[in-house]
Amino acid sequence: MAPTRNSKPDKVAIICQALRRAIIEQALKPGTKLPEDALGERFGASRTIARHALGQLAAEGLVELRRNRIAVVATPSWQEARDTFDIRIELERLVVRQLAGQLDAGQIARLRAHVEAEEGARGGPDAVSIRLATEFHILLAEMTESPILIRYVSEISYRCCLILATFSRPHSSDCAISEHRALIDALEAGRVEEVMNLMHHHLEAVADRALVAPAKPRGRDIMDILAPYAEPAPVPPAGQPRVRAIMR
Amino acid sequence: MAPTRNSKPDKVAIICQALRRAIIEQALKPGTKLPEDALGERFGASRTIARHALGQLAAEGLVELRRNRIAVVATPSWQEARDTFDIRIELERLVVRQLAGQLDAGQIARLRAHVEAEEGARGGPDAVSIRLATEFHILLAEMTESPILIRYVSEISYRCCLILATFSRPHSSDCAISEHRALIDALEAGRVEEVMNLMHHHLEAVADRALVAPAKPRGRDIMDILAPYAEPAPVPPAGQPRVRAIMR
DNA sequence: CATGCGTCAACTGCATGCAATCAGAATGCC
DNA sequence: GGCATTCTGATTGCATGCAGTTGACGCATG
Repeated sequence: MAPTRNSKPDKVAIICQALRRAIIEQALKPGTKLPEDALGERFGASRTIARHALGQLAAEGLVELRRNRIAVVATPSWQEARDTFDIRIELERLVVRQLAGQLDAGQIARLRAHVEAEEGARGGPDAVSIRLATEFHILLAEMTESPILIRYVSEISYRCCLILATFSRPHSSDCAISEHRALIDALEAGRVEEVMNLMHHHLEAVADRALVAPAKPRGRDIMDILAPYAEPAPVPPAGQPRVRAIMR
Repeated sequence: MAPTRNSKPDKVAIICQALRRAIIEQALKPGTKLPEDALGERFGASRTIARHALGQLAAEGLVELRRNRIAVVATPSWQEARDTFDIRIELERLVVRQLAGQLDAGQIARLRAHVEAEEGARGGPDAVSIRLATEFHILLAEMTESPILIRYVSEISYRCCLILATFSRPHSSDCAISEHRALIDALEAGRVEEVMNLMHHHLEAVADRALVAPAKPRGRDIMDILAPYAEPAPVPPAGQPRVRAIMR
C-alpha cells in the first residue's frame, strides 16, 4: 500500500492523492505555490510526472494552472463557493435518494462506525474533523456503486473543503455529527423524502456556517475587495449585494 | 476560439478539444484505440503532450486509461449511462433555475439563433445534429457564468454524446429542436417551475430515446452481453432487468 | 524616497531517449 | 488439428535536456 501496491499504482496517482489529502487537511492553503520541480523532488519523481499530476488536480478544480506560471492551490471566489454548494446539494440528494432503504446492515454499521470516528476526533485538530466529515459523504457516495456519482461527489466534496479553508472561521463540527447520525437513521428507515430533505438542510447548514457574508471575511486578495468599487456602474456597495443577478 | 487564441493556447488543450469534438461527432467511436505516438504525430506534438491530453480526457471520463495498455475511447455501461442522465437532469435543472427570467434580449437571441442552426442541420449528418444539440445545452450553462456549473454540464454533456454513440440507434432530433424552443420561451417568460420541468422532461426524453433497452443493442463487447447470464441468481433475462438494487 | 528599467535566476513548455511491459505472431508439442 | 510457449515488435512509464517566458532583485534616476 505504501510505495507499491500490487505492481505499480502509478506515480501520478500517488502524487495526486497526497496533494488531495494535503489540501483537504489544509496543510496546503489556497494560493500556495506548487512548483513542478519541488513536487517531483519531494515525491521522488521527475518534473514530468509532477506536471501530469498537477494537470489532473487542475481538472478536478483543486489547483489553478496559469500558463508559464507556477501552479497554485485554487482559491475559489465567494460566488463559486455558493454555486459549488448548490451543485453539491443536488448531487448528494441524488445519493441519498438512491440509498434510502437500500443499505444492508453491514453498510449501516460502517456508516455508524465512521460517525463514531468523527465523534472521537472532536477534541483533535480541525483538519481531521473536516477530513472525516468529508469522507463520510464520500463513503455514502461509494455505496451507490455509481462510478460517475462517486467521482462527482468526491470531487465536489474536496472542493468544498477548499472552500471551508478559504472562508470558514474556526469551524464547529458538533452539529455536523448529529446531522450525520440523523441521515443514517433516515436512510435505514428508508424514508426517501425525509432523507433528501435532511441532506439538503445539512449541506445548506454547512454552507451557511462557511459562507455567512458574501464579502471575504479576511483581506486575502485586495483585488477582490476592490472589485465592486471598480464597477463602471456607480452603485454604492451597501447591503446584501445580490450576487448573481448583475454582479456576475 | 480558433486554433490560436492570443499567442499560445497550449498544445495539450488543442489536442483535448480536437479529441472531444471527434468523440462527440462520433468520428471516434467507443472502444477506439488512441495510441500516444499516433496522436502526437497527428497533432505535431510529442508523445508527452499527447499523453497529458489523454490524462485530461480520462479525468473527464471520455477515455479509459489502463496501465501499460493503449488508451481507448470510453464505453459507458448501460447503468452508467442511466446514472449519467440522472445527474445531468439535476445539473441542468439548476442551470435553468438560475437563468429563468434573467436573460437579456441578446442572450435570448443567441439561443434562438442556435436553434435555427439546429433546424438548418436537420438534413445533414447525425453527427452535426448531435453536436449542435449538445452545444445548445452548453451554451445555456455558459450563460450562468458559473465556472463550476459550466464545467460539469459540459463534461456530462460530452459523456452523454458518448452514451448516444454507444446505445442510440439512428437518432431523430426533430423533437429535441421543438423542446429547445419551448425551453427558450419558458426561460424568457421567467417561469421557473415550468422551465425546470421542461428541462427535466426534455432530458428524460433524450435518455429514453437512447436507452430504450438495458441490453446493448449491438454486440460491441461480448462480455457485457453475457453479463446478465453469468449472474448467480437464475433470473431469466426478460423484461426490465433492474440493474441496480432497485434501479435509481 | 518613490519610481522606472535592465539583468538574471527560476520556472515552465516541450521533445527526446531508454528501460519495462504487453499483444500478437510464429513456433513447438501433444 | 488443437493448445501451450516463446519470441519480437509495438507501446507505455518515466527521466532528462534544452529553449522560451516570467517574476524579482538591484540599480539608476527624478
